[in-house]
Amino acid sequence: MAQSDTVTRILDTAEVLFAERGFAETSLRNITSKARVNLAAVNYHFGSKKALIQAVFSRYLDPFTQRFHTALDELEAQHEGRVIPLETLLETMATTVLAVPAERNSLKVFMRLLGLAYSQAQGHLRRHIQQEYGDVFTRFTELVRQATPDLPDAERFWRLHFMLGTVIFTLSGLDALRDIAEKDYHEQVTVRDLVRRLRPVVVAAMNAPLPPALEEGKYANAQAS
Amino acid sequence: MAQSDTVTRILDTAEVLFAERGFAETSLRNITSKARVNLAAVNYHFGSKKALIQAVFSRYLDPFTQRFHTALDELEAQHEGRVIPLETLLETMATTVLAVPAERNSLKVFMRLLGLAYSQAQGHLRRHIQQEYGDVFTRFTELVRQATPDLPDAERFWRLHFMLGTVIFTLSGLDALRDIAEKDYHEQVTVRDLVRRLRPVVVAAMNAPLPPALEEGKYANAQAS
Amino acid sequence: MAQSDTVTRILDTAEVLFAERGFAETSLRNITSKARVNLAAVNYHFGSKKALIQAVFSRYLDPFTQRFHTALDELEAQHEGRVIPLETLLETMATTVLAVPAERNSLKVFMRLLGLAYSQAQGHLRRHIQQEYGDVFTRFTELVRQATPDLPDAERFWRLHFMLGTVIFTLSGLDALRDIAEKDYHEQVTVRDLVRRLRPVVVAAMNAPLPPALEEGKYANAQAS
Amino acid sequence: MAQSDTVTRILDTAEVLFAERGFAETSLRNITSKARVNLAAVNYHFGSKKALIQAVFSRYLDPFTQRFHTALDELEAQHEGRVIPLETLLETMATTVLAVPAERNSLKVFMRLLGLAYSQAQGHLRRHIQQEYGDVFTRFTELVRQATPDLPDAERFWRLHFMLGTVIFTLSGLDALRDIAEKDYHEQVTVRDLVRRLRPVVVAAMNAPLPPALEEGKYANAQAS
DNA sequence: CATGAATGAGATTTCATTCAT
DNA sequence: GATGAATGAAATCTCATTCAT
Repeated sequence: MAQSDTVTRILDTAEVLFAERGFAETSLRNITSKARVNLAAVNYHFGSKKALIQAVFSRYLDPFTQRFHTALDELEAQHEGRVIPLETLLETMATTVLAVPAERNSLKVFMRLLGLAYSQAQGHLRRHIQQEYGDVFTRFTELVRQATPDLPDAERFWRLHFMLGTVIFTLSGLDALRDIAEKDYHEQVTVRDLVRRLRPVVVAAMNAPLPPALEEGKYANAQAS
Repeated sequence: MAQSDTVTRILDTAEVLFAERGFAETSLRNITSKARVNLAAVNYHFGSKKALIQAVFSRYLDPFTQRFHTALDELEAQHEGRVIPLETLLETMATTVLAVPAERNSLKVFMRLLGLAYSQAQGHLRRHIQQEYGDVFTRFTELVRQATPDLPDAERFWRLHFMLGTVIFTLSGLDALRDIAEKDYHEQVTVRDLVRRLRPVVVAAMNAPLPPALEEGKYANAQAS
Repeated sequence: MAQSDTVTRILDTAEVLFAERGFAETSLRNITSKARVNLAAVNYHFGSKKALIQAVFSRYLDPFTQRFHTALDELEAQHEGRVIPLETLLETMATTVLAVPAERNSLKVFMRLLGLAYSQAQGHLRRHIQQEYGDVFTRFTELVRQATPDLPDAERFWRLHFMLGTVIFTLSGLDALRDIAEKDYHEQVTVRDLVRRLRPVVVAAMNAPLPPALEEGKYANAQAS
Repeated sequence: MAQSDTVTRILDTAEVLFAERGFAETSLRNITSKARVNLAAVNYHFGSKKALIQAVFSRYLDPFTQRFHTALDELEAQHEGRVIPLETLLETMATTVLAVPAERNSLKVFMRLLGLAYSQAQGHLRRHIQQEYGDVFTRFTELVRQATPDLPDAERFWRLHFMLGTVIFTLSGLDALRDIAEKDYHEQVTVRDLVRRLRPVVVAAMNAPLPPALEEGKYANAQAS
């Protein structure tokens, strides 16, 4: 009880502050004082600030990974070896991402954290994530490959990352963008709203015509539709 | 000359370090020692670390803004009041973005900085950019509006940011992605390559079918195609 | 059993770490984690870090004191009131010192600890040793006095400490010196080797001619031979 | 002036506190508060605690090394290629050691520091000293070799270290020993006193008969007199 | 008998900034 | 116009010890 309480309070506070200000701008003092916990507790329970950062991510990514694997298992079972359509795959991923933090009403925090993981200079974090959670991403990528057999491998790689950028950038900067949108268009934007808007865009982007081929390494307008 | 030299050396060093590690993780000591400049020089010449950060951005954004205005002037002159096609607008923006840091071979740095501006907790920076460079973005947005008359305003707003995310995320994380791409697909990826790949994706995304309306009909302007 | 086990493991680990790094540089965490024992166990079993340090010494000094008293008893019995020669006394001490840690193959550790006791700022330790083990040293000193009747008391005092320094310094720094000796002279040096080398040196030092008296005749008992 | 003042105050305070309590037991806070200097000043001027420790040593060892080289130059000039007697060499060393801290009346501190350098776990310090000041010791050793041609090399090595132990142990523990000596023998012991007492002891030790050879004749160079 | 949790104190180090020159 | 010195604040982390169970 006592332990769980302290550890949980630290994690809850840390994820919010990290999401708000980033890792470097959030001191252990900020976290522990807001969590009303002894300053040394972070080091006692987690060992270091780096380990705390990783723990914050694991609390989201562990259940996500598990659910996503399960969801993909089900999909594969349903399709009995047939190719799973791209839209189904994207839908499944979106659903799983949304499901994880649903109970804690903290999708925004999760997305901010993901964005930070990419943009902030935390090599240890990127390594940790790649190492712990790379498998499920590889599995997903392979299914996408089967769903888009006409796309050259390199093109698919880049388009997936284009879309990753779209999603992470949008969702992690959600607050600022939402403010503007509300001011200018009088919209109350929810995350589900955004997902609804994202779906056709992502599908269209993945299915866009191929770019003109390169001409002997340089650029020509020959097109390989 | 001597002063200009010091200032330039500081800016050159700062932009590289900021791009590599972010703002908080880069200390003035890092900058001044790498630039072989006195520690107090930053505060002497720029007043504060915040002002230095803004100066780094201004060095890119001032010429960009100027060129972009000029380019849009020319476009409008050419089309004599007729609507400028979306692809022309995007092409012009891409060209201008690429032109600015061309001489310094530092597009990657520029993009990293833009990414940081969005993702890091530097309120002062976001305010500074909005205030100084909001005009040209507003002008561009208006031209895009004319080029996509069927797109609801809110939808256009979000799709522009989706694409902004794609571009910034991709170009700012260029090095890491490039490494993977080269390893997996034996491609030598150049920035121009990426732009070539981005063009059809962005166009397709902007022209994607509208999302289905929300059930409750809450938002009048979200209309099915 | 369980308790004895824990206590022994702590002592075994502590003496090694203390000898390697000194007292202040060895934390209770170091000790308990290496001994795979609960962090609180040291305070539980010994009360404090200081008490642990003293316990480490007692484990060596208690049996040493006992054996040395016994050995001196035997010597006195053999000599039936006659003076015991200096070399016999030294030999007996050396034998006893070597005997104590023999079973644990840790003479080096013992000597390092003795050296630390003198050189590190552990007032409590020096007081503890003096108080607990001063008697046997006093007894030995008195026998040495009888064996060297021509030596002024002060001179004897200093020379005994000179030799104490020789022995402790050499044996406590044994590892480093042994490395050098092996590298430069291709010798495999054992402790018994060193004792063999020490014997004639110590005897010669104790029997060295007296130093010249101070000019002012300050000290009557310091007389040239 | 200002700089020299702060740096000097730090060094003066640090050497006293280090000598009294050892390195680990002396915190930078102790030093800076006693020196009435800002806490950050140590890191500003020296970079780290380790560097401060080394600086404290250098302040003694640099002039010592210089003077000792000069003194040996003079000795060699006087003897015009002839062997310099052992006692002259020892006398010269003693004189030089005494001369260095004379002006600062801090021989005791110097000796304590030397003792600490050997006994405390400061690998960096031992490396620093060996690297910076090894040369002069090598030169001295070579002269001692010429002065004691009958001594096997290994024997000379060990005897030199025996004597080093004597000197360092005695002089570094001077305070405690002096207290006892004064109490028991009503002597006012000065450092020069001790040197006077040490001289015949060291000479006798160096000239002691060789130890008996090892039974197995393992070491050819350990030869009975 | 033993331990996991917790804590207050204090360690070293780094920071952006200021100031006298 | 520029800089070396200095500094107050705050960073992370480690420490020996205590306490409830």
